[in-house]
Amino acid sequence: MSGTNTGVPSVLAHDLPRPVPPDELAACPVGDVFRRVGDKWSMLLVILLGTRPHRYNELHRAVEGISQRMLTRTLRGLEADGLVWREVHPTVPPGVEYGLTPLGRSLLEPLSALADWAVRHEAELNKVRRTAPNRSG
Amino acid sequence: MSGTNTGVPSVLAHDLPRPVPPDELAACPVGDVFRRVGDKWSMLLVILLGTRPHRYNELHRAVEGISQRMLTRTLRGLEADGLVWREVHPTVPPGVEYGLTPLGRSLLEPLSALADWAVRHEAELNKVRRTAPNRSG
DNA sequence: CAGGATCCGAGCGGATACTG
DNA sequence: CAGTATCCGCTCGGATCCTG
Repeated sequence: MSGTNTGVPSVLAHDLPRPVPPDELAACPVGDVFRRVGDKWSMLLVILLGTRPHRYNELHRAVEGISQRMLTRTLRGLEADGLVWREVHPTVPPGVEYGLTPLGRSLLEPLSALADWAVRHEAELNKVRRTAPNRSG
Repeated sequence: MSGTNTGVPSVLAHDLPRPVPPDELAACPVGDVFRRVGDKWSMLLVILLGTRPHRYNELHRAVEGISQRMLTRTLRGLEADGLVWREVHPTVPPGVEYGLTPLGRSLLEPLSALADWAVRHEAELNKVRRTAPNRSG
């Protein structure tokens, strides 16, 4: 997709003749978006909600490792970004459903590319991790 | 790319007949990879290094906003993951170059998809942000 | 030039207890 | 069931000073 020009100034000209404008890169919204969906749980929830709408506790069980606090916070954040919708059914006991908005579903595609990369190179990453001396400063 | 099966169990079966195994999702390495390259600067550096190798201060100026500490730490992390190589030229004053490994360059592709999405939907995200009442708990 | 060392505030994120 | 409220440790990440 690096070859398809959409009219928007592409941030990734690595295989294009253009020698890249660094200012354009530094000011690009890539960082912002990553700060929003790049946290510990957001993309996991987006991926999970991408399969079908889920109830609150359904998500809680599915991710299993996330705390109630973080699940709520993350869902609220995704909702505020317009990536996730929230529907309350006024029943007893109450039922709340979460799902992806069209915007969220559009995010699912590039996210899937990254997820696929992660799965494919998982072993490779872990191997290098152990090999390299971890002298973190 | 959601339709292409690579032999690896796909985490994203949202448009596939398979109703998704949630255990597989929770245990998938997507979260791990995001924890590694999903921080504030990693993907920005990967994108920047994807254009051509850079010197240390060159990166420092290009990103401009990153501190020395974080630049070094992030580069070390990417190096430990095998995404970035580091080459020291024993000159005076010393010159250190950073660049993408083949693994890092392979990451550039899915990253570009996400970056493109970010650029395309930047306005949309910001609009929703202001519209929605921010009741974060 | 390319970092290392140290200090520090801010926020993430988990645990627990409580509620409509 | 679907949250809210509070406490708390931990890490992220910036600022500053120092070095080979």
